[in-house]
Amino acid sequence: MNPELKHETIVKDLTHLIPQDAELGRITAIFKALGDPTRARIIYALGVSKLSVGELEQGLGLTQSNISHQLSVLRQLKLVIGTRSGRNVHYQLADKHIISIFQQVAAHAEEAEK
Amino acid sequence: MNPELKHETIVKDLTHLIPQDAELGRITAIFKALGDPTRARIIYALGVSKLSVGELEQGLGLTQSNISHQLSVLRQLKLVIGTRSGRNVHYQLADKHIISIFQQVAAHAEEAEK
DNA sequence: TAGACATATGAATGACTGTTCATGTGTATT
DNA sequence: AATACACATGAACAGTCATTCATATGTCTA
Repeated sequence: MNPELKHETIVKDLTHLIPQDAELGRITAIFKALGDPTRARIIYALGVSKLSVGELEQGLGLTQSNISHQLSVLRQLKLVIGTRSGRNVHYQLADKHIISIFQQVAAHAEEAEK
Repeated sequence: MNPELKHETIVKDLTHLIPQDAELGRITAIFKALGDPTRARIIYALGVSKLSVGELEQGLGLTQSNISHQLSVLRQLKLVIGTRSGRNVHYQLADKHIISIFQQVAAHAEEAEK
């Protein structure tokens, strides 16, 4: 089989070889959510411990409204889960996976920094 | 040791338990870059094969200018590497790691979709 | 039930970003 | 050397988004 021809075929069929709009949209939405420093800090914080909104507010030095808004984004993407306990809502990461994603990206960032 | 007290300590020291601005900025910049559908498609395409700008243009159905701009972003973050060969510049992923990051995020997206 | 506390939501706005159009730079061909 | 080809870059515009301010919802206590 001719490798030149094969490569040409790849180029022509590229759109069929990569995720379609729907799936791509879900994936990029997650990346976009993690691409904001405020939301990333919330994720890191929840990676350390389950925390209430008030604790995040105090611990990260952000306004309550801001934190609630960002938590809303993270909730919709099912990156975090909030469970109410009395007046408080305790948030936790939806999945341990999330931390390892950050670790991989952090590793790449370190590598790229050299 | 009192767990209540320990948790309180965590909240107080939260900023020391998570990445500082500089590192956080590098990490979120990568997430942000991958959070755009156009750039994500380019990454996926380069995950299939090393490709020139013209091939990306043809294969993905985007304008040359747009692709060059997005490649510029990905280059600065060292996510892709371009090597000139005559008039063409062939791009490839800087690191196989990148694909596995996408796989993990895709896995989470699938999981969250149920 | 009234008031306080904890969190969520809506609207508004200033800043940022993706895309396009125009042009510039580098390389091969004739 | 002149032209054509491949890619990069700059400016500008439209759309998006993070944050703030104001207000609403839910829950406990007195």
